[in-house]
Amino acid sequence: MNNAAKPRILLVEDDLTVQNLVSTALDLHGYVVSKVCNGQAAIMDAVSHGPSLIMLDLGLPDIDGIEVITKIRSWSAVPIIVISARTEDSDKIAALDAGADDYLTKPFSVDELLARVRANLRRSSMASSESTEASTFDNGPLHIDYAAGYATKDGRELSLTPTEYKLLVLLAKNVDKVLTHTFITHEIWGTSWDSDLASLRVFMRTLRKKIEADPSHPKMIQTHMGVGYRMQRL
Amino acid sequence: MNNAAKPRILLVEDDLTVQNLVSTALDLHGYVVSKVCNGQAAIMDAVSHGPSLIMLDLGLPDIDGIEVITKIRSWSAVPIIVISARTEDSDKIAALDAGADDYLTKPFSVDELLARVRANLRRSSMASSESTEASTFDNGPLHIDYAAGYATKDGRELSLTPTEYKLLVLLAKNVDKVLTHTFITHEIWGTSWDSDLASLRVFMRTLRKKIEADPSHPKMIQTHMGVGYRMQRL
DNA sequence: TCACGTCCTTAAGATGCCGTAAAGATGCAG
DNA sequence: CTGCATCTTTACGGCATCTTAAGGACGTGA
Repeated sequence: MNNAAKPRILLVEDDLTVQNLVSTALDLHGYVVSKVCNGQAAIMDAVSHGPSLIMLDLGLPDIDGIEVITKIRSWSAVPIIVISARTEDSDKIAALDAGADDYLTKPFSVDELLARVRANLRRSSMASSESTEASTFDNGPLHIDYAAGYATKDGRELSLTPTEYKLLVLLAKNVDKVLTHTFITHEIWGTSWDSDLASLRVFMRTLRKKIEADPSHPKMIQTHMGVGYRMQRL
Repeated sequence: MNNAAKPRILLVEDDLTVQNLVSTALDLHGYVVSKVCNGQAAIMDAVSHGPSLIMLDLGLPDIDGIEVITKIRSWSAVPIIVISARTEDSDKIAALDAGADDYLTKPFSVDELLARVRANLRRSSMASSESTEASTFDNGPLHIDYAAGYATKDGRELSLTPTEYKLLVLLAKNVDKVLTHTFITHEIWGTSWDSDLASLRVFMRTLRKKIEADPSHPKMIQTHMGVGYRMQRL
């Protein structure tokens, strides 16, 4: 929508200290910030202003944060970064599965926050401009030709098994986004049960061996402990 | 067709909320929009108005969406973008195999929709302006003369059976693209069922014997396990 | 330090797909 | 009707892929 000059960011946070801290930081870096304190106001603002990105605290006084995500996702693909004071993995995972793009756990550094905002804005602008015709994908030495149905690294064709290719495409189509284990297994196997996680790890291993420069220290596919994986733009 | 000033878009959608949302967005961006709610009306409109692009919801009250695609494709090459609430691969594949050009899953962002519309209109205008396809094809020692209807290897004519020739042409017209088993069998036999895959393998064998330097280690036609085949540019 | 959970890595067994040959079916020309 | 070319079907060995299991590395909290 309004990708013009300054991106508008909707900040949903009931803790006023954090709200001021974050909004100041965003403001200083040239973003326009709307601040709201609860879920209802968040949804209202998202509808009326169509922000370029949403930062959402899960612990809201009125509605459960997950529900806010679900509502917004039903009509919009705007990037949502979740902030959570809770350290339990289950919250993050639920949020990501509901459609969140990224998450931050309190306390977090302002630098990290800004980096994630940049990454998510970049990804969403990519997605809306290339979108379809992006029948190809590039990231560092990696190149995927979706239409042709294969991938290359440094120009040489990779011999990927069907599952490896599916997995790679899934990660590529969600660059810079954390994908949960269950999301990935659902996408690849349809119905997933626990033991697919073991398989997923093995496929991760073989895929990394084929696309990473140093498979023991992966840069392209990063693992998020207890949560899932994420392809990083190089 | 009428590629003049404003492209005409036919919107087939029974959910009035979505219909209004989409048609408003398209209208704002300078497209002329026809709205219909069912498959019968869609086909009628496509016949009488000859739209530049069709947006088709798969879940229609009267006819199955796939059937609408097949009907329209029988006489027109107009770009068709499918909209569906279903996320399963099988639906996408069925729609695309039937002749759809692109696929959107609900919920989708308006920006993405517009991007896809632009991309497909551009592509179709490209296709209609180029129009003149090359009447010959060369790849390494292989040479095909489409107009004359025969192929040569190292200058000597190959004696190919009708089916072998069809198969070769199909692969040649999609060089560097992976063609799925079902796509190939559809193209060659029209309607395909399971056992055609066995035949396909046999034809692959005989074709390779005739065009490959070393049929046991094929270079020109590569197999993608569990997916299909692909002709590689040498 | 120890126990615990998560992830990585490897290897072996099970499964399913592919290539291949050969026999049967079909269609057509003489 | 017979012979030939083409296509289809079947069967099986070999191999790519997937799954499963087990051991080790690493970090975290008691």
